[in-house]
Amino acid sequence: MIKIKVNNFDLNMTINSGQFFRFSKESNGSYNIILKDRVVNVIQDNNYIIVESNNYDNLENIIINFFDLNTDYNVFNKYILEFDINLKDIINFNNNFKILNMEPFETIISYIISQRNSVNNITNKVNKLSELYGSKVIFKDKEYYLFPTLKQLEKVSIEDYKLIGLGYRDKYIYNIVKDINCGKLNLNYINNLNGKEAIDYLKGYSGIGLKVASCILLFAYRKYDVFPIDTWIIKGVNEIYNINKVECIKNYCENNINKYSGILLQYIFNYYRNK
DNA sequence: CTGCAGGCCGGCG
DNA sequence: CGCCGGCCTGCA
Repeated sequence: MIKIKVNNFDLNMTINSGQFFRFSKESNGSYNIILKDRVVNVIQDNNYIIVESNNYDNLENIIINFFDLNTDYNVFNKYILEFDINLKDIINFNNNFKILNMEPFETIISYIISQRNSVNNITNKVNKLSELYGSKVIFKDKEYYLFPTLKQLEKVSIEDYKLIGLGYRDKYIYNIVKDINCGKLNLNYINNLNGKEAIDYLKGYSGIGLKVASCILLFAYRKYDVFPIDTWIIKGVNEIYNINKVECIKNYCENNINKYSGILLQYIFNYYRNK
């Protein structure tokens, strides 16, 4: 096992914030988390997290990157408070929260599945997809399945997806896998785009709308100026600013909170979802 | 049995 | 452009 010192980090809150679907909680309070190429078990002990894995190669860096532990969130918090001091309670509530750094391909497929779906159902479908097409990993005598790679999904047909019960989303996933494979959709290219450009780029693909594109960019590309707007956000922003239309929230964020609007909206999401 | 869940597409005005 | 009906599936 390895031990990593952490500051302003709450494992429990961060992993349960609804960004990520591939984890389970153990009876001792630790989490089994399925990352791109390995399974890890993480438990927090005050200012430390203790990590075990089936693969210790570069593990510390992978964990630091996944939990975004090297990013100074005080910069964001200060910026947001300068914008509006009334957000103090929400900032304090989220003081130990991080935005995860997820795998782009997994995030794209998972969030396409997420549309008009419940969290439980999303988790089940993503797990089933992984069991059918992902690589098996043994960790502490238990079997886990990694999220499938692009190559592993290459030959999967729409009919195959139907067996998982993905509903009308099956054709979206089929086409996106095909587009990435043939180079029409370039996942690395997104790094060169700013938030707005990246949203337009992703929205060009069937099955990715504003909400899904925003989640992909915030959770897998660190584009902090994009902001997923869902029912919790609408409720929260309505209570704070008395704005209740998606388009108005979008304009407000773009014109006011600007470069860290994604962070603030995620804070608002947590605050109202946990209240 | 209905209603709905962390939206998106496509057709229409 | 904005608006709105329809949509797969699982579960309460």
